[in-house]
Amino acid sequence: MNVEAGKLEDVCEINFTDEEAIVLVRKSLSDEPKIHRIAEIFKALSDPTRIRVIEALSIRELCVCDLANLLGMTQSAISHQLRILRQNSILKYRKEGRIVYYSLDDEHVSEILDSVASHVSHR
Amino acid sequence: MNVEAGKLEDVCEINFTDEEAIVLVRKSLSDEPKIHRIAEIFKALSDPTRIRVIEALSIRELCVCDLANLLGMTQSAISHQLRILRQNSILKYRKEGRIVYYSLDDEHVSEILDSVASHVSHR
DNA sequence: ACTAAACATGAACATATGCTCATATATCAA
DNA sequence: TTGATATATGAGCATATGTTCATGTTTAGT
Repeated sequence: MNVEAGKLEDVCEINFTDEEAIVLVRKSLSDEPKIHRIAEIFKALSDPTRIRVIEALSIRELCVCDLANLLGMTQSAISHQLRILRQNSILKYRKEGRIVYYSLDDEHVSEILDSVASHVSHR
Repeated sequence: MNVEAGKLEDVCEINFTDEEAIVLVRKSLSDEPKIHRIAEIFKALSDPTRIRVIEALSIRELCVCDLANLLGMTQSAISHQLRILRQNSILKYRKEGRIVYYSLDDEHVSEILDSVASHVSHR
C-alpha cells in the first residue's frame, strides 16, 4: 500500500471522520525526532533487569558490584544494562578509585516509574 | 557465574557497601510479577508507531482506517500495533457497525507520555 | 444471498535485544 | 613493575519485535 504520511489519501473508501479533524490531529503530533526520542526512553525502561536497577538506585547509589550481587546477575550483564540507562540520561555515575557508583540522573524518572507502577497496581 | 539472587554472596571480593544496606534495598524491590508487568507497559510504549497512535488518540478517538491514513501505514500494521496497546489496557475501543473507534483507556497514559516528552525536551 | 468494506490475525522475514564469554582498560597494593 | 580487582565492551547466539502478505471474520448495502 505505502501511503505517504503527508497526503491524507483515502485508505478506506469512505472517509468517516471529517478531513479537517484529521488534519488537526496530524498537526498536534510531535515531530519525528522527538517521537523517536520518546520511544527510545520507553525502550530503555522496557526491560525487567533495568527496572530492578532503577528501583534499587531510587533507594541509594550502588556500585556495579553491589548491583550484580543484589540482582544475582553477572557483572558483565549488569554493566551492559547500565550503559543503556546511562546513554539515555537515566543514570549518572561517579568514580571513586576503581569503584563506579551509579545513581538516578533525575528524580523525574523515579516519578515516571512510580506512575506506571500505580497504573499496573489498580487493575 | 550464576549467583543466586537471594543469597547475597560476594560477587566482588570486597564488599564496599555494608550488607545491611543491600538487604534493605533488596526488600524495597517490587516482586517479580510486578516488575515484569511494569516492564511490559514500558515495552508497549517503546515503539514510535505506537507513540504516534497514542498522541493522535489523546486528541480524539479515531477508527483504524483514520489511524492508518493519518500515519501513512497499512491497515494491517496499525491493527497489529493496536492489539498490543489494547492488550496492555492502554487503549479501549467501541464498535459502530463495521467501524471500530479506538481511544485512550485512561488519561493516566497521556500524562505518563507527557511526562517523558518533557523529560526529552529539556535536555 | 451476494459482494464489498473495515478490521483482525497467522506466517514469514529482516532486524533488534539481552545474555554469555573472552578480553580490554583503569586503578590499587605490594 | 607486577599482579589483582572493578568495570567496560566487542563478538556471538538465542529469542523477541515490527512489518508485509495472505486470508479470515463481521457487518452493510443491494
